[in-house]
Amino acid sequence: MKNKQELIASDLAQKIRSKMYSVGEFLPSENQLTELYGTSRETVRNALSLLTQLGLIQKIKGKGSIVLNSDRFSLPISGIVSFQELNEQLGLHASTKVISCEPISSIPQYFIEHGVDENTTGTYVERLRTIDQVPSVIDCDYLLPPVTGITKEIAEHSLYQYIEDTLKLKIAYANKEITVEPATEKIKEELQLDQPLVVVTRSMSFLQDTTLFQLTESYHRPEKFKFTDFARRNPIQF
Amino acid sequence: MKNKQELIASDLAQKIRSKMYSVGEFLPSENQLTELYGTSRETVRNALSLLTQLGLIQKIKGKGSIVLNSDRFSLPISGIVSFQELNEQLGLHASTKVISCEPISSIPQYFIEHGVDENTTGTYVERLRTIDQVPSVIDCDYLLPPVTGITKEIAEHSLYQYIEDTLKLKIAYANKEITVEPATEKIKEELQLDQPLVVVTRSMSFLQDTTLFQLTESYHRPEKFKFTDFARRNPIQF
DNA sequence: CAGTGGTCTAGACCACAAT
DNA sequence: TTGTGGTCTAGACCACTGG
Repeated sequence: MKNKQELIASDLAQKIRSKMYSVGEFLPSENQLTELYGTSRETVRNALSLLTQLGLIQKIKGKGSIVLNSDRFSLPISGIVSFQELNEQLGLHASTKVISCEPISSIPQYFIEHGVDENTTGTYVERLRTIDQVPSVIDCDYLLPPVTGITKEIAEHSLYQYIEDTLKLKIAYANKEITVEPATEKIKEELQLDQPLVVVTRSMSFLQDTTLFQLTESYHRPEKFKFTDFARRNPIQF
Repeated sequence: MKNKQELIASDLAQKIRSKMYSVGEFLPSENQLTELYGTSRETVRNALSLLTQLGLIQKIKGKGSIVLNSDRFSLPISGIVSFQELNEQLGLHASTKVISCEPISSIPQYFIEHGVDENTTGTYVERLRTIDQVPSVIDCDYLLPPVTGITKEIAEHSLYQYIEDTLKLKIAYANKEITVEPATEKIKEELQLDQPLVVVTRSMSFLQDTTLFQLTESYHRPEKFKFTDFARRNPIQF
């Protein structure tokens, strides 16, 4: 967090969160913000663009930038956000139990079908997330080099913090998929399911240089699963 | 589709789709694109920014803009895209049967809990989507003014095309939620389900002036449900 | 009409990658 | 060192909103 546009965006986001700017109100105009922050209009516009992508504001031509009703502060799970980050943001009564933390022996068929080399090496981390005393999610992560040096302690805390703060790697983007599938016996047991279906999310995450660094397979107890998303209509079609 | 940045973005997107620029290759540099399109660098950068948000490219400092592996062309369902648009893009063997097209009598509790007036008026449209002869999705839409004049014919074809092309309204953004719930008897029957769970997606869609114009509740046959998403890590935290 | 955001330009300097 | 994208500036004109 160092350049001007991110500083401005963070400052505005904080002021929105703290209700200094409330839902339905307009932010100061771009010209006013330009003076407030002592910068150029384009820089202010870049900052507002970040807030727009996050779904915090909507810009209306001829009027201004209006603060949107973000239930998103209370129940977000879209974007690339780690379980630990969500946990902190939402104040969940959640705990993490590390079940495995060992070298990868093999990777799931799904990822092979999506172009990942079946002999990929790295670290396998399996964790059980318990929310309000209910076993709710099993996260199976395959961390690939350059993500190395993972210990059980790191896996208990936050992989993303380790990757970004300690390894100084820049997480950029991910492809995700959500399906509903019959649970295996192992999953049924670990989640103590009383019916046959489980929600499965699979994702492939990449660094800014497009290096694949993480494969994730998560199994969610259906009645505990909720995915929320903010999406914008894209102006370009193909 | 009229301003320069969208023209450039569309042109590049088309060239990526047609493999003129292949996955893993770099686009021409920003300076080259500036000359190619006879415009300024900032305009080119705005165009590339659109492609970046779509997940078509990744920009790497010091190197260039690389074309990403977009399975997204083959199985996209994120963003705000209508069933009809998906159908056309993917060439699905899908059909739509309009079950209802009438004034709204009441709206689901979920939307009331999310701040929608329970006495809202408008048009209720219920449609059954059949894919490969299997009844797969029930879409229940509540269209609010200024979206009026909906007929069964429009509902059979494309609501979004009607809203954007005929009514000239600008669709901006939506909040979506995905959960898994016990199916009601009515849903079980209409989707011919042989087990008790159904995937439910609920969304509230807005115009550029932040007017709420559409509520949607969709029920998906679990084994036919697949949600795919491209997400970027956001630089700002709160 | 004045004020807003949307688009576009022409430049500048920086950090980074490759040679 | 050269070329790349990242950041930032100062200005211009447009389209839209409101009084």
